[in-house]
Amino acid sequence: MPELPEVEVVRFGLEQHVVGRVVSSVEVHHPRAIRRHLPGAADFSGRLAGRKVVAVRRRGKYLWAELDEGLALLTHLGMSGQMLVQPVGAPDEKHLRVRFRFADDGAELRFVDQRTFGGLLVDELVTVDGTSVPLAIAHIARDPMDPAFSPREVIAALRRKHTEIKRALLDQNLVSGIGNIYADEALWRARLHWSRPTDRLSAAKAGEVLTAATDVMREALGAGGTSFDALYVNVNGQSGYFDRSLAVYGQEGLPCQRCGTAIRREPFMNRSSFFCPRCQRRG
DNA sequence: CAACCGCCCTGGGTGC
DNA sequence: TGCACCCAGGGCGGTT
Repeated sequence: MPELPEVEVVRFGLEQHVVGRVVSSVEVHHPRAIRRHLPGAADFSGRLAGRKVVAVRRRGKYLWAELDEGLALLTHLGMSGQMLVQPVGAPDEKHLRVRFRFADDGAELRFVDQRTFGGLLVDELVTVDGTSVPLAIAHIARDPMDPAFSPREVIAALRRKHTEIKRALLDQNLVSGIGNIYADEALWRARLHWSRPTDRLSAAKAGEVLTAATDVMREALGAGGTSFDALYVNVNGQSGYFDRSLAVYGQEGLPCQRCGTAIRREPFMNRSSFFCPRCQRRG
């Protein structure tokens, strides 16, 4: 499951491999992969043919190739999406969804996605708060790695909400890039139970949990970046970081690293929240 | 309008 | 060995 650090690794890889190249043709192998591109597959392919990749950018878990003529190829990897740079003629992957060929006849780009939660669309670029972003994600907030991210503003907005802290951390309109795993890890570091009301958090405590989320992502980025292969732009969450460094996520029944109490799991929004019942008391 | 719920989808894992 | 079932996840549309 690609989180922000893995998406950043993919962004970096794509930057190395596709910037400056011109798309020649695009094959859509599964319509669901472009379901957010409403005009359909023919339009999707037609708009991309002949376009030059100018840059590769990221916000939260969204990734996009900035193209000439004010367009962008926007991607969300979902749970299992991968962007692979493959030699022409390499056997098709079982879950190949979209293939991009380039005018230079060099390595092709493939979107591979087992569970089809991910998807692609061609979109126009708009300027929001001084930054160029695809229209479809104009509402997505800056992530904590963004140089223009403002902790002060996010803390204030978070404390104005009337909801549980974990819901707020997962709200991509407030701060982007934090998923279920990092939310649990950040809450453990800040010693907050997931159901703590946001309107009863001090500014200091809200800042603490935001900083914790940022730290976890930075650490994962440092660990995950090293497994990057020069040829394959790969993302499968196998950075090794998750095996060694998760304090609570998926650790039900194991001792808390701080106090030894068994980590507990509770249902949350049709998924799970992991926490230490001693370090993270309910409000 | 803010908050919240259910659904989308697939395959790996588990228990009978 | 096979089958039914559960679970993972972010975003979005609909409802309260």
